[in-house]
Amino acid sequence: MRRARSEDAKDERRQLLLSAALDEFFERGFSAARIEDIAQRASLSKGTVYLYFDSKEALFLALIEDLATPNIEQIEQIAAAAPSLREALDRLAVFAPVMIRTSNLPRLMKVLIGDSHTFPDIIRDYRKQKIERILGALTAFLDRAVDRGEIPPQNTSLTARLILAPIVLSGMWQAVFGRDADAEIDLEALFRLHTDLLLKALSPEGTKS
Amino acid sequence: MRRARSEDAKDERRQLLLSAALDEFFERGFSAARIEDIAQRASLSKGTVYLYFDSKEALFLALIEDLATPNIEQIEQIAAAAPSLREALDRLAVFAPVMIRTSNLPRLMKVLIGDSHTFPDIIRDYRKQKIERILGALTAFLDRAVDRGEIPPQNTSLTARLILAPIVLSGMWQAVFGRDADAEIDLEALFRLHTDLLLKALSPEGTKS
Amino acid sequence: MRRARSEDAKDERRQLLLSAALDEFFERGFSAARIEDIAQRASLSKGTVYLYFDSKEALFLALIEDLATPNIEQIEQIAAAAPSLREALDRLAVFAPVMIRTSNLPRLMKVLIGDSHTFPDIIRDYRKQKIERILGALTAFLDRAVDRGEIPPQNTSLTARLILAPIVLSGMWQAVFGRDADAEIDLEALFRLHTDLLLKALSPEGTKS
Amino acid sequence: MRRARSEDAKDERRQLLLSAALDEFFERGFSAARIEDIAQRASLSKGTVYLYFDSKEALFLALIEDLATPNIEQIEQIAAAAPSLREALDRLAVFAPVMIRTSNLPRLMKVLIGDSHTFPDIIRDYRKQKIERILGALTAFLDRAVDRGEIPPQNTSLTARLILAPIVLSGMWQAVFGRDADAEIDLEALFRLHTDLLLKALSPEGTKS
DNA sequence: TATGAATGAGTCTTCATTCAT
DNA sequence: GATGAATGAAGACTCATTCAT
Repeated sequence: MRRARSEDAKDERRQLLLSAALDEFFERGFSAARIEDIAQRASLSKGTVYLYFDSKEALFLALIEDLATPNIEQIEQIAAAAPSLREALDRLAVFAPVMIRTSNLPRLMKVLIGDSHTFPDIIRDYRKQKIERILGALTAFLDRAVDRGEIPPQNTSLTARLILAPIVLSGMWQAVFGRDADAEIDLEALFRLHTDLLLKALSPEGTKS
Repeated sequence: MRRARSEDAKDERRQLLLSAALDEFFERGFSAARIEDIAQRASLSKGTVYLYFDSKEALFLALIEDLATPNIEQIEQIAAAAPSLREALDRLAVFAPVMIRTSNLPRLMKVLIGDSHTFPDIIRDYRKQKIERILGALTAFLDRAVDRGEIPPQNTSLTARLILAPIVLSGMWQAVFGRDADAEIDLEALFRLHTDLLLKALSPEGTKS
Repeated sequence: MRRARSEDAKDERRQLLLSAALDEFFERGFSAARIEDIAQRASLSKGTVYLYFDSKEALFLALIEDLATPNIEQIEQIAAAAPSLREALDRLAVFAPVMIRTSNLPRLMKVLIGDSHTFPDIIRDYRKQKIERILGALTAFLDRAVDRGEIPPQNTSLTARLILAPIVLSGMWQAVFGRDADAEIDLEALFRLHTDLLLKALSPEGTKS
Repeated sequence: MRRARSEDAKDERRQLLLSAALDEFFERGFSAARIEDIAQRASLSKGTVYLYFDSKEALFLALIEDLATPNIEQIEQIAAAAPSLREALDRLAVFAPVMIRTSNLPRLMKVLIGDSHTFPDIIRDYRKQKIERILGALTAFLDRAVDRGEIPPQNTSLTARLILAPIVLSGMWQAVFGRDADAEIDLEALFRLHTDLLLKALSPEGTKS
């Protein structure tokens, strides 16, 4: 492999390794993944991995750090920017299938769950700084919707969980069963239905019945 | 440890090992779990494990087999036996928190997800024979509710997924974050809300709006 | 290799490993010695070493501990028990060649010197608890000889060093050049001469000239 | 580091590397010393080392070669040039502390001992060409003293060893324990005493008693 | 010439599995 | 049947050496 002398080339190689690492950690879990396989997947040799990361664990942690942020911010945006609940849910229904099918988030989730007990601190941090933040953003949005009279008063924090559950679980489903063709779900239809049901359930009239 | 001569004593020891195995596989994953630790947890010696199971993998497979069936049948019962949707959802809302907090199912799920790529066949079988069966039972129940005019026609298969998503995800949450006191969820309230929202969303009147 | 089930058999095997370890550490130094070679020398397998010692370093430290004490006490005895300087030196002249040729002390010394900077604490402890003790015993003996009027007053601490120097250095010589036949020294003659010269140098008459 | 084009600049860099190599080999031994650390100590990069030396082993051998000669010749001079035994021993008593404290010889000795079995040929050569030469020079000097009637007839070859033993051993002591402040020896006093005792022991009158 | 990225052979250590006791 | 000592395959990590820049 040609040598990476410039900082840019090194950054690129670092990303290459992180990508290879996600593949291996996703497929085998932290413990069973082999550094040599990660290296090979990046067309590098074992030793080279250690030029970029101090240890297998450091590589894992860098991977979590690297992947955690971007997707999560997108989700937060939707909650922050949407003018109405209907609008927010519509955007979510459009965005979720894309994220599930094309982003690394489902695979990252699978890795985090599988190795949650090996890295308890990481997992706790991840929950607090990423998951709770998203839940919080959605809860705040629902609170505003209540204030606006768009939806009746309720435990918005739990409602937020119910809104996100099918999205997260579909991500997990994709990560775990994605390889089985017969396990495919029509995600667009699923989230359209989810949105429909939620709008009915949350609309003020719906409450009366 | 005294010898287990009778069949009963042997079965008991087998169960002891399976229980210890779940603990270790749950906490470390298949690859990182050590046979010696499993043995120790069962107050047995390393060698004894091999009197009951051919290999670490055989122990893992036996564990999945052993744990998979009971809980799932309970869920199936609810779907089969409930006279009305309201009744079914109410029962689910009562049953789910108990299952999440006291059964082994959440821990089994965590193990299955974490090692899903190490045992792809097991995972596929599990999905087909357990998960799809539950989804199928709930879908059939919903189909009957449509026929009865209790709910409007819809893609019941997707509705079934939406109904189960918060339950399954709460199980995962418990398995992954259960050790963190500050991650606790009021499951009773969550599922009561879930049931409420679903009834509103699925009621025929709700559909008109 | 047959299994060591009893405590005695395990102790024996431990000693076997320590002996093999001395051979390897002596011939290669701590860093270059290979655990597998030590195991092989003891007719055991690599993994077995780790049943008896936690790590290569633990094996090294156990070796030092194990070998340090016995020889040193013998030397101390001579200094403590001899009735006169002549007697003490005579005994030393007889004992030294035996110790140099048959004990492990020269090889231990070579190992300690070679790895002194890898284990600075061990080496400092060894000096304080073993070497300084011997020097102290000999110094005390010389002090008593001064009191008795057997030798003139002098810096007995330095005299002790001068008495021991040829013995220690001959041990080193044996450890380093022992394999070369043409490097052999007539140790008996050397120490007889050493004794003679010392007696002349230290006798009260000798002082007058 | 700027390029060394001239022969002088290259020699200087070579010396810089040899000096850095002694530091590292002294502190870690051949096997544990790292080329990169040697390079860093010389403010050069790893690759540059290989412009000056073919391999780690070649660097080690060059170091031995480079350091061995100078000190040894000085010692030889003393033996060759002194007019009387008293004079020779006096000069030795003055020279030895300086050599021990300021020259590289003690550190070289430590390195040679520590890695003696890794480079048996080097060590044998060193003994034959350096050590035996010094011993030979001192023996020859003593033989001349016998001829002159300055000292009585004796096994001068062994006497030479006894004369040098405290010097060599003090060198070793310095190399091994030099870092411990509480291990310091008053070398001047030690060698003055050594000289005194030797003169008494070797004087013709002393022999009569 | 000088650099340091890349390589892969080598070594410690772990642990599933076997089997003598 | 139960034990735990023994084994050796496997994997993380290091570092001498090479070589593209």
